[in-house]
Amino acid sequence: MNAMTSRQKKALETREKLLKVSLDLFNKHGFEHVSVEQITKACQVSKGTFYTHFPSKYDVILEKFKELDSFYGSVEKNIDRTLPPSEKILMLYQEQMKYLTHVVGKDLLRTVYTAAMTNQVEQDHYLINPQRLIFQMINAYIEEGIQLGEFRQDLEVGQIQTIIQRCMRANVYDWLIHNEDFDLSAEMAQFTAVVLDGLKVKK
Amino acid sequence: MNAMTSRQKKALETREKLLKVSLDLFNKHGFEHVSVEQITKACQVSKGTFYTHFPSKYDVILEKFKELDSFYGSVEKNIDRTLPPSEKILMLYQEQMKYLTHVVGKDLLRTVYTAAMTNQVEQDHYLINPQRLIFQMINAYIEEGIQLGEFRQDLEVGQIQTIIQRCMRANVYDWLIHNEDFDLSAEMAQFTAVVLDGLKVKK
DNA sequence: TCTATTAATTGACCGCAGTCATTGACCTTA
DNA sequence: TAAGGTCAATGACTGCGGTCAATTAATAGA
Repeated sequence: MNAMTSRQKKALETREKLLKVSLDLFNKHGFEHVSVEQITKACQVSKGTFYTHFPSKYDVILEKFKELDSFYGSVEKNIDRTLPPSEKILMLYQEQMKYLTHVVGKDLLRTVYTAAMTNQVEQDHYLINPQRLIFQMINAYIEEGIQLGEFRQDLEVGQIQTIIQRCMRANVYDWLIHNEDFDLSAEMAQFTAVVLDGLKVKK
Repeated sequence: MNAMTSRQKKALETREKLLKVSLDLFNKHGFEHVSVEQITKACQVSKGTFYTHFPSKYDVILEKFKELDSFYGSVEKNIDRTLPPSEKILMLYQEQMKYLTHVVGKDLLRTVYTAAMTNQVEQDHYLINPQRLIFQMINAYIEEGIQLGEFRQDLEVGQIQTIIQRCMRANVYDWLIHNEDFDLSAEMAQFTAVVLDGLKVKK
């Protein structure tokens, strides 16, 4: 079943070493300033080996970025169930922005946002893959919001979700193109508050 | 005054030829599939010459993109002055999106949005340069909207402007990362309507 | 145990963006 | 008009991401 031949074990070790060393070097010197040869030299393997384990230099990043989704699960538990859905969404984004700022970092996120535009072969990018946990969570909050009469009923759940997620990306993108003085969490809070306001039922 | 030595004239001719041929080739084969050597061969100059006239392959695109600003001026004249400011903003964006979709195109715009993230040397990217005409225009509409009591007064003009422009970029970015079935004008209209709603005074 | 198959690994190689020391035509000025 | 300076133009060169035919070693089957 889970039996692994020694060959597979070796291969997995190589892969994991490449992954770890890559991310370390990216963190230390920045994605653009680390070459694949540097990585493979540090791992004492050949350049070609890197490409048997990863389709491209960028895909190493994506692996890290995908961890974000397991992070969402842990956030959800800490959100007070009695809050109005719009507040829950705000809180979820607050945590996400902290994670992006402090764990993922501008440099790596930039490569993800760049690749989303560039690597358009066949399918859409992971960034907008509806399978992602974050999409399910936001969806649930929106449905709750509609049922409780907090959100407008003239828009589909899917439409509202698209708007909210697009706002999130908007703030991240603007964070990435501004050089300094841009507090992602703060900007996100203000921005999202306004948009959620536009989505709420008029009092 | 405007006198040009024959040398300068020659240089300008070279530059203009490079510009035109570049854009033609980009249009025909896509930015990524055109090499600088192809361009310079078609112009019968050396590779180095390209780089005396443009800092990078990408900067050719930026030149084209900047024409967008002169386009705004012509749009403004066609907007009914008696419309509420929020409608004016909507109309301005409608025209802009048409221009981006049909004149600039996805491929070239993608390079602009990519470069905005990558080429962060010294200063912020042209995309968010407050000198741009579009910023002045939006600002004027917002001020008008505040004075007429259409927009909230608890936010600064600058804050509102940031939000609105960020929404615009959000839609463009999402257009760029979606493969198909994305009508930029339509998406922008729906999205902006919701956000403007959040910016309006509660009735 | 010997052989055929499979799969990880290798590194020379390609194409391309961008660099830079050198050249020489043109321009200035004395 | 001759000397010195300027600057557009050149193309060989560098560095990097990515490819691929060949190599090597583990594994499955006889």
